[in-house]
Amino acid sequence: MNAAALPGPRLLSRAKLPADTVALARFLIGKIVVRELPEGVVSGRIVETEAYVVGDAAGHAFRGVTPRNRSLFLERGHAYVYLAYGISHLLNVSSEAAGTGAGVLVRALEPLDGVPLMQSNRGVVGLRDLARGPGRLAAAMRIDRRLDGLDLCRRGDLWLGDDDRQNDEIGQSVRIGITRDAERPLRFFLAGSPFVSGPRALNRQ
DNA sequence: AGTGCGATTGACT
DNA sequence: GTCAATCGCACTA
Repeated sequence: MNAAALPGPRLLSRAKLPADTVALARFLIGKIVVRELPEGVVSGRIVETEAYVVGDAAGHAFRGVTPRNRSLFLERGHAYVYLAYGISHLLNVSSEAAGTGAGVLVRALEPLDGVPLMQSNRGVVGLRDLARGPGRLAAAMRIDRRLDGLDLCRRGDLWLGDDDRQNDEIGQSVRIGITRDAERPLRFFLAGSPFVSGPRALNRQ
């Protein structure tokens, strides 16, 4: 009831993050995204991710470093935020070693703390749709390019947390909304979670 | 300097 | 199910 009285999530240390992009995408399921806003803290449990691996034609790092994608080349655990379709911001977690361009797209959250604040960020929306989809997630948490390059392994405006909750089964499917390398099963999701985006056919086991 | 295009969403038939 | 919105940026020249 009183969220402020409960112990918040622990900061996820960089040492715990798998260096491998696919392993990181799997690992991040069940972890927590914490957003600190002037009005309060907003957080949610990650229920859906996609890996954009080294040499991936669908990945933004495919053609090397550019002003937009440079955060993908930071050491694992940094934010890569970009604007898609001129409409939606998308949050990624950089992966691999510094200098290697790869990352994990965070596609959906199960809202935890600050639900009213998320609703005010998006316009009032039901709990299930608050952060179901990468653009909605960023809007709910008020994430934009100003957070690009941020270290998610330090407490601050945006960081990754863990509360040791045990994961249910993790499902796997092809990635959503891409045209190149579209057959690779690099999307991961918490099986059975109503907060996962994507067509039902992809969310079956 | 000009052009084309999305790792999406919400509105609409 | 289809489709337009909207803009930063990568690409070409």
